[in-house]
Amino acid sequence: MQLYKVIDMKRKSFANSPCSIARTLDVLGDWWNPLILRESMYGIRRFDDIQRWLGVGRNILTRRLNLLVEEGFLEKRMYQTTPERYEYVLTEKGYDAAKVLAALMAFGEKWHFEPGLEPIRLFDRKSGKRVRPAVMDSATGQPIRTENLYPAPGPGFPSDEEIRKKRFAEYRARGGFDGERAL
Amino acid sequence: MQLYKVIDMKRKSFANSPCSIARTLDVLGDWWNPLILRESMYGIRRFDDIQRWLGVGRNILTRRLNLLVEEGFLEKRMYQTTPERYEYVLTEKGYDAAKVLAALMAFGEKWHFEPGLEPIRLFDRKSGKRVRPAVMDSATGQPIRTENLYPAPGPGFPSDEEIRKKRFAEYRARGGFDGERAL
DNA sequence: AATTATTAGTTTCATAATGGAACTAACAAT
DNA sequence: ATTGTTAGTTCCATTATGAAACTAATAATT
Repeated sequence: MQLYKVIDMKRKSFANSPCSIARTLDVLGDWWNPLILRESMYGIRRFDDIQRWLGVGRNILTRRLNLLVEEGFLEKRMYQTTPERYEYVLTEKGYDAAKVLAALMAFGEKWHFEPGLEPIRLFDRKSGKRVRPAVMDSATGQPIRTENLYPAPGPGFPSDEEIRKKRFAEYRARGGFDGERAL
Repeated sequence: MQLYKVIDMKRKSFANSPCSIARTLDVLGDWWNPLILRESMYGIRRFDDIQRWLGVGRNILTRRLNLLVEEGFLEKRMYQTTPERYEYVLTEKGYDAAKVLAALMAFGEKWHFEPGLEPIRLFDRKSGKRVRPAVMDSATGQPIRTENLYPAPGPGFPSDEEIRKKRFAEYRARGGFDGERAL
């Protein structure tokens, strides 16, 4: 499968590290793309608006918008003719990616702002109630504690990656937090 | 508050767009840092290991590790003397950031792999049960639907940003998904 | 004693990406 | 006829990246 565009030919392909995180970062692993999606999430749709709010260079913005459209995060939609004008709106995939942004926002509030002094709050359009995004285990409904997790190869893990599998097993045995825990 | 390092002087400061997402992206808004944290989450701790698994250049890795330590995501810990050798382990903040990676992983599985063919699965160290990360509303326990959210200025929103506030209000009135919805 | 291996980097240099500013195109409004 | 709006493109100086070689400190091997 072709994962990386010609434009990004220089970057590593991570073919030997098959990972949902890496594949997503292929698009979102930069400074601007997540911020452009943030603007989209906030209802900003037009080139000049995005450019002004973010302060991104217009040439850079052009490239990024094209990539985000290509990758299915945004849809380029004509909103007027004569002259033709386009705006960029989130697709279903884009709204899904915005959930990750919501998780990022929760992280940022906790670690980069004083408690209770967050700059932006999210509300539900129907109920009007405040929404507090958190990464949780959808199986149990409990908040996730990453220090208690270990990874294991899934069905899509490449069969030739035995070394990596061994690593996972080692890690599982060693314990997550500081390696002093026996198991 | 000084948000941006000298090394990143060239990048925009986003002082006029105060945002938990942007502040976090100041560190994580690149290709390598999230992947380094991913390795840390998988129990990889040493320079050469991280370098080999990721294929990142050693010079780049040095800079990134220093930044991640500076920003409190990783702790540089001596694991032997003569010669002195260090490893990099996640801090509490780093484990918290790993939750965002878990959300990213869930996104990537959904959009970049065939259903049921995810390369990596996460399990709970105690129960041994599979963990399925999702971004949920910790208030209601329901999965988040970003198309139903609108942003509003919080207590930390700068008072001189009236234009942006107006934008939020407009967006709230306009409706989220496609702008055709009245309210 | 001399050579090779391990670990954690640093240095150098060609190539690619970024930011800033100016410029273009197609129309609308005054 | 001039100015304004929107969505870009072009040019160029500065910065970051990737690849490979090199360094340093020590351990292990021949």
